[in-house]
Amino acid sequence: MLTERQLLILKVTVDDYIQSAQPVGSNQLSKKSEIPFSPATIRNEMADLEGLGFLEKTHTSSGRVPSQKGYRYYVDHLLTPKPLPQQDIVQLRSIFQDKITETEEVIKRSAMILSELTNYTAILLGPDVGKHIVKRLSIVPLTSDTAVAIIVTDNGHVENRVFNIPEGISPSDIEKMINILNERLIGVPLNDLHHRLEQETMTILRQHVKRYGELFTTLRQAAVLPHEENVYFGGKLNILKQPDFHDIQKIRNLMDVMEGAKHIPMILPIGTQGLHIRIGSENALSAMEDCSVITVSYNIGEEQTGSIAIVGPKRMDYKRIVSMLDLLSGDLSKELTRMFRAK
Amino acid sequence: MLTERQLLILKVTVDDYIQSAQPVGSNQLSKKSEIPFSPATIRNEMADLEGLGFLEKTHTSSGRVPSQKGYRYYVDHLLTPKPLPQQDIVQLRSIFQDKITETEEVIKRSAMILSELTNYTAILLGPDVGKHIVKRLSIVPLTSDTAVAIIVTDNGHVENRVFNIPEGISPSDIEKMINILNERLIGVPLNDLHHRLEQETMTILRQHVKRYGELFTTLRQAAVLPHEENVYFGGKLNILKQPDFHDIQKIRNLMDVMEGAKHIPMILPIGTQGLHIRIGSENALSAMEDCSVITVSYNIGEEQTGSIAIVGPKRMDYKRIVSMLDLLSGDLSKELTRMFRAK
DNA sequence: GTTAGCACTCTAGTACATCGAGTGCTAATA
DNA sequence: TATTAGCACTCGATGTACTAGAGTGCTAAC
Repeated sequence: MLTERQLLILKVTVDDYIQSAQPVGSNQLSKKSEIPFSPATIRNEMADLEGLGFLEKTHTSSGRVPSQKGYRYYVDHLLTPKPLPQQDIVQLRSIFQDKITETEEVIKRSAMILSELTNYTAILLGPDVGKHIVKRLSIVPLTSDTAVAIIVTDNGHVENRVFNIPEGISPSDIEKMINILNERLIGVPLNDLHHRLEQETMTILRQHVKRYGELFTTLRQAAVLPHEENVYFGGKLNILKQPDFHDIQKIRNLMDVMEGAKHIPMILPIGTQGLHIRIGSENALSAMEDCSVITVSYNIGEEQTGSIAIVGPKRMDYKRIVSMLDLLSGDLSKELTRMFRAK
Repeated sequence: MLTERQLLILKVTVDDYIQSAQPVGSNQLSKKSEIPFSPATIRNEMADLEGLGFLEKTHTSSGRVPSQKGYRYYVDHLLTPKPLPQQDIVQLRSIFQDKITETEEVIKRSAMILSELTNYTAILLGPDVGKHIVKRLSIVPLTSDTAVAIIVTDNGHVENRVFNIPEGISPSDIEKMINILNERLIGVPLNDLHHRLEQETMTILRQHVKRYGELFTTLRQAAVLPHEENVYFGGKLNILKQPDFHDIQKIRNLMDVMEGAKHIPMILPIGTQGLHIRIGSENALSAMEDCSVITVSYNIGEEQTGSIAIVGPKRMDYKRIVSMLDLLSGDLSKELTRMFRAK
């Protein structure tokens, strides 16, 4: 078990390193007002902390740097969330200042402002599109053989897809079909759309529409929604601002990960509640072993949830980010639920 | 005027430097089969070329590197477009392999494949959205006081905006309004929409719809289209792959430029026809002084035009890129015109 | 238990020698 | 006269040596 003094020294060391990005030496520490001990004492304690795996040296005679375990301990036991400066609160609240009416807009904006405020990268995951329910289906013919299918959902999101009209289908067939679909499918969540489309409308369509088969197939394709669409980034380039990343190769790996949508689920696990911090190699992706990721979830109404993630160097300002995410996730939940309730 | 031999040496020097990214020396050149002269002769010629401003040295006893003027001359007079390898052609044509029905999809895909093929950054500017004509307007109520306005255009593009319904407007008012708008505004290009909205529908609306004023204002706001939306990037991160960019600060400036939509018009001047190459400081933006940009326009039908740009280091493989852009702009024009004609 | 003192270690910076690729110039050659 | 071989020279890159400084571990004194 660590002594009080060791805790103090660990905390101050991590704080200092987070702030300066330089290895922390005993002399330096002894100058701080919180630390009333002599450099020698500090050296002894630091040596112990190193032995226990909380600190490391970059070379034999250098100052100390927190190890992954050190950060972990700091985050778990030493993090005293400090109140955000008024300035930050104002900025964060400015996300909601204009009356924005679209969920998507609010989320985009959050990503932007969060990244500007933190100088790290913000990733926001919108609520599961599949839970939104259909408000209206329509098909607008464009040419003799193409049309665009449009699905409007309850949150104002509009999905659209152009498709080819199979030969021999008349405009009146399409008319009939869209009427039937609207009758049957309004109120259905997007997730169930596919299923319900087959179950409920197939037989009815067969009775009313000639050559329903082909038309149905095309439409079914159009109804397959892209499921990655609700990821929003802010400050992808902020990594370049961090002095911790000087190696172009590492930057490239990291950027590759962020660029490729397929990695998102590994950065930002879906469905976890509350605030989580993953440090260095605790992250699933090896490209992120020099990063820390703080995630927090937010809610819309009672069911739908989204997540916010901040990606920065391990030497991240945990205190500040945690406070910010706490505030924002609360605000976001409140605001979006309000927008959602109105329906 | 340059002698034949000087032309040859300039060309081979630029070619070699483009390929190797290393300053080119006289010995190295003399080993090439195209160059039957001794190193000493080459040195003399290179000294002349340097005097004329086509080549430069990085330091007194280094090999030579093309100057901006050198690249310019090379591009203007020495560029022998070599036929693309079959491989590249196949890849480029694969853009059109699946029957894609949306202009936007094709353009996005072009950006992606072009960047993969070149290892540079591709920027594609879609045809002016303003020229598309309205196919259908609709308003879908979401809640008691919000609705989403939808505009479908002839190319299958769907614009949508959520707006607040002013108090005291009844659903039947909206119904009436949307009918009037559809009657009057179908076939109008988006560019004229704003204008026509005021000119033609205002008086009629006034007669039929109570409190048309507020509703009209809201709708007008919704009809203002975002005009930057049709810029697509491919391979933004490819800059990181170029050995020419080792300075993180420069990379940051460059990325900032690309991130900020406001700079796009300066990278990619709208409305110019044909192929253009801008080298180094010929670019408008100082962040791009180490880059070359090759742009080419393409057409849809007779009027609408878009542009393609490739951004790479000055030491760009001009030959190859020019051939690729030539091919692609042709294909894109043909294919999109075909899609457009069908209407 | 704490700390002053000291020998020790390692990095970063500077100075200096060496190597090699490249140059410019001159004189010899075709 | 145009070309080229030869040579002295330049300069970056590399490697070695030395120094200053910040930091450490350990011991002995407080």
